[in-house]
Amino acid sequence: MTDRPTPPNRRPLTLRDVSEASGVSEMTVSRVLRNRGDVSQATRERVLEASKELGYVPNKIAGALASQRVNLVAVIIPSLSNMVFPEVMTGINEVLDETPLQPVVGVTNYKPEREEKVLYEMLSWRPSGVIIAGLEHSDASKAMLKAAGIPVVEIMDTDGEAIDACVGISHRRAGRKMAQAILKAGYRNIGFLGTKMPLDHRARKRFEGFTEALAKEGVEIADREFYEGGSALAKGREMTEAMLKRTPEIDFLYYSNDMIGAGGLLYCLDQGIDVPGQIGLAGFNGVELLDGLPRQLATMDACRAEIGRAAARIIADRSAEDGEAGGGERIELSPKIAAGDTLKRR
Amino acid sequence: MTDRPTPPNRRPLTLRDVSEASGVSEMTVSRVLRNRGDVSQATRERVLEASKELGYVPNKIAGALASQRVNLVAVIIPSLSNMVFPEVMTGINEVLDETPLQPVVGVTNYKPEREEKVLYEMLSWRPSGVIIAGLEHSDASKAMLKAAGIPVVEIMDTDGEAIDACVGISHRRAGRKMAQAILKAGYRNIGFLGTKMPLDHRARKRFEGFTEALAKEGVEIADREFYEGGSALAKGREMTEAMLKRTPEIDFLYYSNDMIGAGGLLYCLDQGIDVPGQIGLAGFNGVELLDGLPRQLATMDACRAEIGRAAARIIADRSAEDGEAGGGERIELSPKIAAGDTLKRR
DNA sequence: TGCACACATGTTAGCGATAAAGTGAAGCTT
DNA sequence: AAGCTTCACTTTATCGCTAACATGTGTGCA
Repeated sequence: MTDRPTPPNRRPLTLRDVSEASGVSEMTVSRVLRNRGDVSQATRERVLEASKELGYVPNKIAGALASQRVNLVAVIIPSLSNMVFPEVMTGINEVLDETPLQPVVGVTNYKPEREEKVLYEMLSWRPSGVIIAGLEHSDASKAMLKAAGIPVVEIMDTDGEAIDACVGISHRRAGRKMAQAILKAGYRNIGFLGTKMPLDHRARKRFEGFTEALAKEGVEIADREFYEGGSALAKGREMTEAMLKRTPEIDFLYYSNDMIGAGGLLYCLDQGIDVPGQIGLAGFNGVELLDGLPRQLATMDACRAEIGRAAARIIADRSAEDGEAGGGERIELSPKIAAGDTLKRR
Repeated sequence: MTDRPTPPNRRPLTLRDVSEASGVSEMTVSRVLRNRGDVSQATRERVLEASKELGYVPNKIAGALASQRVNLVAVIIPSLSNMVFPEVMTGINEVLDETPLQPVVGVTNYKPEREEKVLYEMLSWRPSGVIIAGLEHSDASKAMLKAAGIPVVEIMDTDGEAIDACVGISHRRAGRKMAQAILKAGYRNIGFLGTKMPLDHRARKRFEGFTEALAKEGVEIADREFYEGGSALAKGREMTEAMLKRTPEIDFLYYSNDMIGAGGLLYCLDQGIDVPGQIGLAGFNGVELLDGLPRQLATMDACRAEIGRAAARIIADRSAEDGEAGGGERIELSPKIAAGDTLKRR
């Protein structure tokens, strides 16, 4: 009786402890704990009880090594703070909750070198799949993803070459669509406001699609402004003020995200500007926040939760399928414009 | 030459592959890759090159099992979508980035049974430490945490018994402080608006502290309203409208978070209510969003990033310290009121 | 009675890394 | 020149678990 089995026990518990406590082999304990193979009801109960009594928590590290199976899905996203990725995560969770898989999140802050590091770190845990935002990655990252030999789903964006599967929307098309809607409403002097971040490829693509569609109608961006850091809402205000002062003939403001769009809207309302009569406004994303604004900002839903769900489903299906399969799935969702109250020329 | 070493290789790479490719033992490769022990410059380079060439990614599962060391820190939080936890994460990352430790996030959605499951799952990976939100946990969760034999830091809240270390603010005191400030400003007909969630213990404690401090001055809450789900901004509007209609004599509204507070503020401004003359407003948290509002909402900073930093530092210190040590640290930060523009009786 | 056959359990051999101990050659010391 | 170190590796024995196979044991059927 060197040490009692219950609390003062310091050495971490192993299967052996449970097996000794319940008088069966380690293998049987393992079987019980994983609900696998034939075990009689009697021993099952005995083992379960012993296990609970001791407070045993299986060591997945050993389990994963032995079984060559890791029920983790690496999810690599640029940021948690802008509302869009938490919603993707919700979608992912929704689907994975019904599988043995578990998401593990890594955040890159839009920096390729961090992405590389995070990816390396995650792959070293040999996950069952990777869900990663964007189609743009460093060569090293791409090489790792290809070499990993596991399902890879690139999300959010479909404008480009995917490594394996891909789920998202075409941001270029989204930009075009918005441009068309704005032109159709009769606006002609259009300003663009967005993030400075050269590494936010999706914002860039939206901008490209936007200007392209305008150009097709012979319209050119009247002014543009980019910001970096700080409160997006406040920046939206400031930028809007600056732009309207600099280019008073502006009659429409297209924001690269809803948050700065909301700031702009608040500014316009403060100034007594007639929205959407004098100036129209539109953002991008369809964030929940907009519901509480004094006026509904025009925006475009990016299908975030659905992207998460679809991506998770691909991983789940592929890692369940016994007879291998899948690969190269490509799902392009179509975002819809919500015109709200700020995109209606009288 | 059954299979070429480069891309068409399907079997996952191991140390052995690298060791064969570079002509040294697996052990030496391991040393090189971990920068440990004596290795000559020449072999080091040879190994590194072979490793890169093959695209080898070490298997941490095997490494962790062999070394009994896992450089993961489990971070368990209720939600990602309310702005507060992402900021805590930022603080945690800031500190852990300079250590070999890596955070792994689990989300509980404020449900104790999910907390239990997530915790079990994470502990089964034998992390080096746990950072977990709140002091209220199921008995089973507490038992697991105690039995794990690793540093545990409970964050956000200091009103209660901690299992091990604890970093946060006293929400009860925060509620009291706000009540005192409101009374001092001369308001007497105070309404409270918050979440329905009975499991948000911190909101509850704030409420308790708040009413307690009011009671001490003989003041009672004039009205209260709770919500659930939906856009917080929109809910703030609706609830404010409802309350002001129901209890017109209200002269102050205390919101349990800034988001609904912002909704209330927008509503009041829409209605042409004199803020803070006729009605004063205050929220809680100090979210960045507030900077862009037409008027600065009074609030109280919850020290979120600092909490994250302090918690991470405790874990980092303890898992670095060679001669063991630490345990039971307790850090109570003091939130400060930011009066903004909505808590000034003329 | 004997044999196949499902059930309930036990045994053996790794999984891919690392800790710890071992080895041989060169360099110093006195 | 024997003895002690140091250096630069290699060898061996796990880590805690699971896959795969081996072993009993009672049943049903011919």
